[in-house]
Amino acid sequence: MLPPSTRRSLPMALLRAREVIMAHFRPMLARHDITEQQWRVLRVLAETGPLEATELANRASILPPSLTRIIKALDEREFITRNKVKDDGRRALLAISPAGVALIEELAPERTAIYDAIEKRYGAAQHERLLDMLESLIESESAPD
Amino acid sequence: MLPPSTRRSLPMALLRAREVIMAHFRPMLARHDITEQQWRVLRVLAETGPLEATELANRASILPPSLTRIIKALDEREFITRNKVKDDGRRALLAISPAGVALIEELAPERTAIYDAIEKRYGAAQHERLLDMLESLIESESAPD
DNA sequence: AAGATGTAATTCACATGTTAACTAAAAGAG
DNA sequence: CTCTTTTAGTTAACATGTGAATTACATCTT
Repeated sequence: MLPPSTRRSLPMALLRAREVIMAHFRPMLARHDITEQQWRVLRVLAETGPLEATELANRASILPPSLTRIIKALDEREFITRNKVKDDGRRALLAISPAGVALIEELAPERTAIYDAIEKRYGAAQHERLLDMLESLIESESAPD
Repeated sequence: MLPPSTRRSLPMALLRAREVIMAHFRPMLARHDITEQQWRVLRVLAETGPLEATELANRASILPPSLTRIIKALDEREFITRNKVKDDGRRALLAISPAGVALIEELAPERTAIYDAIEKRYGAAQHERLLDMLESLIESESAPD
């Protein structure tokens, strides 16, 4: 097997694909002075409810050092709250605040419209298939060995 | 259309997929004290021949400010050379050096083995289909309206 | 209870991502 | 030929990615 050229390698294709998709969302995020990762953290908390940092990091695919900084920023802007867990001084429960929920809800319509436009251009069926294939790839590669 | 949950959104799936793939390559890159992006730049130069910075940035999917820093690092380690373009004082031709070629060639076998293992787990046909679908997505979304 | 081990989170150091501003050089308009 | 505009590349400022070291706390062991 020849090594793939940079024109057809999986990591490059995944990177570029993510770039063209995120390009549609960046103007919206910039208007609200929030980063892509901060937005991801808020959405996970809004969907899932209060979480501890480790679980939040996993669900948002953010590394612990980054999450520490993001949590600090979101806390200072009062988009989230932190409550220490009783019986374990290390952990804290992170929850989205009403202001955070308001932000998510304010962005929701535009977010939906952007996804709809993508589905329209790419095809809803294709979109579903691509998600399935990506999940399958993640599954096949994240299992040990 | 409901907005996708974080568990099934295209940007998250692309991010996670890229993570699980790159996890296989990071130990190799770390052993040779080279970053993922530096490696990408070297591969593009090795495959394509000398390029100017803008073209190189496009092909490697790296933004100009990052490329400036990466080029500086690769130049200091003498993995690449820079030659000013005659008749245009702004541009410079960037080329991989013999040491750079040697590095790429040293990594090639392991790189191939890693890709083979991925194809074996995920399926070669699936792999090809996924690449096709990603290219199609990139095409459909990068065209201006 | 004291020490060893393990775990959650943070901090550190450095590289890259991202946007905006800036510099230098080239190309175009008058 | 001078002024304006465009283009290539860099610099600046701040946020995140990444791996290693560190801190604070829990748990285990004896």
